[in-house]
Amino acid sequence: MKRPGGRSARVRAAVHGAAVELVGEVGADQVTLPAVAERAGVNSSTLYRRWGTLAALLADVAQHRGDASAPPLVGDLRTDLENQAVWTLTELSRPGGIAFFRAEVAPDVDERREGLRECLRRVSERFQPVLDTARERGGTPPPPSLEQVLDRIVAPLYFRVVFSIPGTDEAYVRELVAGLIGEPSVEP
Amino acid sequence: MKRPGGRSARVRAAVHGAAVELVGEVGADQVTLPAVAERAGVNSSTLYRRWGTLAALLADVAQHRGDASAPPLVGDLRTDLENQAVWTLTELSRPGGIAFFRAEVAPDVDERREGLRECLRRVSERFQPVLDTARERGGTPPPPSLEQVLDRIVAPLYFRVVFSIPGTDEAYVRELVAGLIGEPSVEP
DNA sequence: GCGCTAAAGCGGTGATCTCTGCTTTAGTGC
DNA sequence: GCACTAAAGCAGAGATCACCGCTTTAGCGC
Repeated sequence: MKRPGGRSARVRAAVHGAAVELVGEVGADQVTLPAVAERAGVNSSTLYRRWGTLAALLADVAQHRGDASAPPLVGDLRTDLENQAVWTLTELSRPGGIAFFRAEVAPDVDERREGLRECLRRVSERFQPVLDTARERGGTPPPPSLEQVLDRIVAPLYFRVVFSIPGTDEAYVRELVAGLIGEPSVEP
Repeated sequence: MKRPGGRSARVRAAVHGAAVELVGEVGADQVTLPAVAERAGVNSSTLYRRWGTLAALLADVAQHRGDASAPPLVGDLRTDLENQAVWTLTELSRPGGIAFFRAEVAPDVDERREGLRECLRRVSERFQPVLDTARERGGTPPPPSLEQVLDRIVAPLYFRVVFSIPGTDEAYVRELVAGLIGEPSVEP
């Protein structure tokens, strides 16, 4: 991208916004590049040249969604796990959240691994610092591994959001965390 | 379906086979009804009349995949959980397995709930009998709830297959089961 | 066998998507 | 400011898809 300023940035923002709107309104399956272009007030040839395919566009949007909105770390393992998990759940539950997840995960066969790695990497990067911080503090017992966090917290959240299982809320997130690192100790 | 015999059944089988092949070859996103029709040696108008949309066809295929191939119950909680989980993993890992899962889960907004319910129902029906049998036998401790099985076993499997996380194999399934109902007791 | 009709085949049509050469606009460096 | 050129707009061609009236085939009941 040799000229990222002014107009390109505006077009990019308009297209991203239009894509989010349309996916939320009619579903990712019904969205087409010309439709996004019209909504964004941009010529469709621009979309074909810059992104090429709908999958690439949605993956691009997904990668820049929710940037800089993640909650800060406070230094307590339980609190941080809960916060990050709740944020993950919130992002997934946003209109089109799952659609963008799918778009990023599923695109054309050749790029597929790339989108997968990227998506998993972003998830991991949200939880790894939490575990690192806890390990440095050296509390007992030692914090779980990243793999355990993915299996016990992230995977159930994704599964439950995908299948629209009721009761998947903040309280449930706390249950998942408690199931992994133990109930909060109410010391006498 | 008032006339399920001969020709209709042949067309159905040919179309299902062609759909599986194409999804495995080029991915569910690239498949179109005319393409399936050509591969199956069937006129495309037949597909439009019988299934209407690609999503409906793939969902139909997904529903009849792996029928009657599920492993039988032996009556032991651990063994049955492991067997069903391994079978689930195997089905998901088949070529296009995830694609069909996605097709069933993701179609048009209005029908989406239906596909979701159906998919979740089939998963549940595989594990519920295992838990029921164990509960009747009244072993100690009591078997986990279906919700726990979904969270602790099924969700991680789906998550790991979707993200192509290495090491997701039969041994790992046993670890998941052990993590849920405890390690196998090696009595003295 | 024989008729009945469900279901498949066969065009054809309009709509939409995808892509491309050329023109126009507007950032960027000097 | 001014020239340069990256990037967007425009318009149109070709391909494909989604769909539909009509014809033909072949299960199914008698």
